[in-house]
Amino acid sequence: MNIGQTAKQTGLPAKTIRYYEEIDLIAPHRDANGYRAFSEADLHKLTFLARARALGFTIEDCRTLLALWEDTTRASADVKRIAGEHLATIEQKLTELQAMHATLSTLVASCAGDDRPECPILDGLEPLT
Amino acid sequence: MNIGQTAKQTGLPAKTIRYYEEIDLIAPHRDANGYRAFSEADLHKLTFLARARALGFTIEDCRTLLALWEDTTRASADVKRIAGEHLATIEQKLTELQAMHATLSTLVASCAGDDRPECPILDGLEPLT
DNA sequence: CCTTGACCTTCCAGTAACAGGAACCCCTAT
DNA sequence: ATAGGGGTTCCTGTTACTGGAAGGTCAAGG
Repeated sequence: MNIGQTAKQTGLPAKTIRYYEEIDLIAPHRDANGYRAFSEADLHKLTFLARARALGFTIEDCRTLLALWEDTTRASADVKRIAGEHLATIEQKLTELQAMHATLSTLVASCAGDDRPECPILDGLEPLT
Repeated sequence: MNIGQTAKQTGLPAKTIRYYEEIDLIAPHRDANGYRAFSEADLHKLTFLARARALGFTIEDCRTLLALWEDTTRASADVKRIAGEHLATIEQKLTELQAMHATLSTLVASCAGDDRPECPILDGLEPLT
């Protein structure tokens, strides 16, 4: 299967698939004309990668997860550790974003948003002398 | 004031301050020896920038906000629009992160995390045939 | 006077994960 | 023969810095 069709099936842009090959996440065969030829296994991997990336795992996490996925003798603890660390990262980002949201939404709500210059948003960014 | 002291006062790394000068967010004077000399106004701006960045505004947003901040004839609507758009971005990221968190925490909770290979996390990333 | 150490300077490279675009090849249909 | 819609590689740019090398400056101590 060519890259265009593979992109459709996996939902990944062709550019991304080429990039994944470049960084050795996948290694599709080549046809005589130089076109990439994706196997079922390649599709499988790409779909796996697409899901892991959608869950926010880094590429390096994905590399490790992919290796564990293919190693049927893995210990689930290894997978759980990676996922757990990522979960902690997500939780931290959530906390930060929620704090930003609280502050910013208060500021935005308090701003008239008209043609006058008075602006509580800028005031909120102003150094408290 | 030299850059080291300025860094302490603003909480920004010296590297970051140099970078802000490079992209023309600030323009401190130079002493005869070539050292940057930060004025009170520079400190003010840097603190403003630090707060805006902490709220997640992009550098380009900061550039605009800084210009509005210094323009006493601004319309608060201009500020509110930028902040509102950023708020929407934050809300979208929050939604995405919450979805990731829900999925991933379920998967992590269901994984034994021992030395056996069975792993619901990997299963969850597996393409549904 | 010399050295040591803490500053400061510029410049170059690298980060994460691609996206955009140029220049060019391949295949099929008209 | 040509037009189009694939495909290929290679190079650059993105965001907001961070790390490090090579070297200038300054105050204090021996």
